[in-house]
Amino acid sequence: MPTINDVARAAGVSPSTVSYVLSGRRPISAETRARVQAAIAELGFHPHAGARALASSKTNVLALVAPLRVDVNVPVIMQFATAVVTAARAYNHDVLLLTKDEGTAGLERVAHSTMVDALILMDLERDDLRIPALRRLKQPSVLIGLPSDHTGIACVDLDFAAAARLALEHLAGHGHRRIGLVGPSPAVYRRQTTYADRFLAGFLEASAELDLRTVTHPCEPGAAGVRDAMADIDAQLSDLTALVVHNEEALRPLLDLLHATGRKVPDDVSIVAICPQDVATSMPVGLTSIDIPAHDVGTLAVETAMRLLDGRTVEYTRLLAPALVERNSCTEISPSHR
Amino acid sequence: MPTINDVARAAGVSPSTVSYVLSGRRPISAETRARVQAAIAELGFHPHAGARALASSKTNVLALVAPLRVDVNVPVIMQFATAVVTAARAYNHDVLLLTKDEGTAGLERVAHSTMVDALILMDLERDDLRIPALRRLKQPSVLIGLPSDHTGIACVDLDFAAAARLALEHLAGHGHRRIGLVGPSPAVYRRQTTYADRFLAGFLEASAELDLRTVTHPCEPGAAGVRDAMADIDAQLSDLTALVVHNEEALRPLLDLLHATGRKVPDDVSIVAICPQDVATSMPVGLTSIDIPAHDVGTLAVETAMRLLDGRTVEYTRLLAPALVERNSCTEISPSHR
DNA sequence: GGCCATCGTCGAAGCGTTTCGACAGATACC
DNA sequence: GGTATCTGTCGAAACGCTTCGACGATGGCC
Repeated sequence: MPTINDVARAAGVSPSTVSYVLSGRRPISAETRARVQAAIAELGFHPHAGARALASSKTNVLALVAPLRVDVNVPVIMQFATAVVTAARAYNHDVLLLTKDEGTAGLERVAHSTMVDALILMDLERDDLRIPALRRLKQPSVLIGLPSDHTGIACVDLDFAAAARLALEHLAGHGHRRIGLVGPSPAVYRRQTTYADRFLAGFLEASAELDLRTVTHPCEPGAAGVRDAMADIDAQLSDLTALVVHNEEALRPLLDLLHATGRKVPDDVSIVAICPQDVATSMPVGLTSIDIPAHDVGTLAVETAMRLLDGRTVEYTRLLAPALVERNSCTEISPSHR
Repeated sequence: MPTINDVARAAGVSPSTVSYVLSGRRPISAETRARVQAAIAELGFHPHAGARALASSKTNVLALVAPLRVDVNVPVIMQFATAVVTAARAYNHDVLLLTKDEGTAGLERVAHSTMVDALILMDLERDDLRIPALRRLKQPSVLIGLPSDHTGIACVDLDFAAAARLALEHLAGHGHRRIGLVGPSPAVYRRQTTYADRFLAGFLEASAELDLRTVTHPCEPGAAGVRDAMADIDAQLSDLTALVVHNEEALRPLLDLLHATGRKVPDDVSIVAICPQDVATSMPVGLTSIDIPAHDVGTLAVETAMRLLDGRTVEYTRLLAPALVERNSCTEISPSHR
C-alpha cells in the first residue's frame, strides 16, 4: 500500500502538498495538482482511514443503531437502513451498524473510541435509557422517532398525529361518520415506541373535531387477533362504514376476515391503511394508504447529522407531513348509510 | 478524552505497560495490572480506534455487503445481517455496512483505505464481477452464496441441492410420485443467484434417482403468477399429489389458489416449502418446511472470517446440511392415488 | 519603488497507539 | 556460583496522515 509519502516523492512535492490537493484546504497550482493526481492514480493511493482519523479527529463514519430482532417491521427497518447508507455515501461517509440490544454500552463504545462522528438511532422508546447516555457523548446524534424528553437531540419522524388526522379527514370527506381504528398490537404500546400513541392521540383529537363516532382497538397479531379486535369494534360501534388500520401485519387477515364475513371493500367498508406502499399495493384490493416514508426519514436523518457536524443549525424536531395515496379501498358512503 | 499516557501517568507506569495490560501480549504483574485497570476505569479510558488501527494495522471491523434494494427476501437479508453483527461482536469486531450497488468500487474503497480487516458479501451472482476484485485485496473475504469460480475465496451457504433432495425424499417417503416444483421468479434465475440453479439441479437429480414424475416451473410474483404457474404445472402433470415450493412470496397466493379451487392441503396436495420458519408457521396451515438457516450461515461466515484473520485453515466451501421440519402440510398419500 | 497581501509550497510537530529491543532482577540449572 | 532463562517494565521508534507556521515569489496599490 503506497503512503502519502510515496505519492509526494513520485510527484516531486512534499507530503503536505499532497494532503492539500486531497482536501482542498489550501490553494494549489493547477500544474502541481495535476502532477499529484497523476501520481495518486498511478500508485493507486488511498489514504489510510485510521491515520486520517487520528490526525484529523474525523472518521467519516456514522453509527446506525438498528433493532435487529426479527420483528414485524423488518421491511421498514430495512428501508431506513438503505436510506441512511445511501445518503451517508452521498456525503462521503460510511455506516457502522450497531444493534439496539447492545444498548448504552454499544453507543459509548463506538463514541468513546472515536469510531464514528455521529450516531443515528431508530426504534426509540418513550423514556429511552439511551438518551441520557447520548447527551454525554461528544458526538451528535439524530433520532428516528420521538421519545418524550429529547431536548437538545435532533429527532426526525413521520408526523403520526397528522397521519391519523389525514386518514379521518379523508374518510369524513367521503361521508363516513362511524369509523373504527385497528391499532398496533398491545406489544407495541407496551414497548412504548411513541408512534402508536401519537397516532392514537391524533386520531382521537381529529375524531372529536370532526364530530365522528369512532372506536379504537389494539390488535394482536394473527387471524385470531384480528377477529377479536373486529368483534370488539363492531360491538361498540354498530354499522361502522370505515376502518383506519395502523397495523401492517393485521391487514391481510383483516381483509380475509371481511371477505369471509361478506363485507365488501370498499362497498361495505372503506379502509385507509398506514403502511409502506408496496404492502398497500400487494393486497387483493389496492389500499388507499398513508405511506411510512422511510426513505425520506432516513435521508433527512443523515442530512441532519451532517448539518450538526458542520456546526450548522438544525430543527430539533422534524416531523414529516404525511401523504395519502388514493387507491381502491375507499368509496363515497352510500346514501343509505348516511 | 483521556489517552493512554494519562492512564500511564495515573497508574505510575509507562504507556507501553498500559498497552500490554490491555492486549495481554506480555506478562504484567497482578499488582501493576490492577493499578492500571483502576486508572482505566477511573478515567474512563477507551483506546482511540484510529490510532490503534494505525499502529497495529488491525481495525477490528468487518465489512458486510448487503443487497439493499427492497427485495423479496428482505427478512432473510435482515436475518443474515443480524447474525453477522451479533457474531462479530462476540469476536470484538464491529460491522461496516456497505450496499451492493456500490459494486467493486465500494469494496476497494474500504479495503484500500484500511477501514476493515475482512469482508463478508451476500447475494453473489454466478459470475460476480466483484470476485476478481476481492482476489486483489489484501483483506480476506467470505461469501454467503456460491458463485461459479470462487477458488481461493471462502463460501458459506445452505446446501440447496441437498435441500431439494430432502424435500423429494420426504414426499416420496410419504408415497408421492407425481410432484411439481414451484420455483423462484424468472427474475431470480436471470439475476443468476446460484441458489435457484443449485436447488433445481438437486431437484432434477433426486427426481431421477427416486424415479418420480416431476415438473418444474418458475413463478412470477403475485396471484396471477401463481395461477399461471399452477396452470402450466397441472397441464404437464395431471393428478399431481404434492408440490415443492421454493418461492417464499408465492406461498400465500398459492394456498389461496388451492383453497379457491377446492384442493385441500394436505389431503389433496401435500406441500414442502423452502422458507424461513416464521413464514412456514404464519400460513393458515402450518407448512412442512426446510428452513433457510440465515442465522447459522451468518454466524459461520463470521467465524470463517475470524479463522482467516488468525491465519488458521478454513474449508473453502461450506454448505450447511438442510433440515426439514414437519408441520401440517404433508400427508401419506391416499391409496386411491397410488 | 516600496509595502502589503496573496499564492503556493514546505517542514515539522503532532494525533494515540503498538511493538521491538533493552535491561534489571529473579529463578532455574548443572 | 556462574550462566542461561524468565519476568516485568521501560523507552523509543514507528504507523500515515493533517495542520500550523513560515517563507519565497508574485502582483496590486499608492
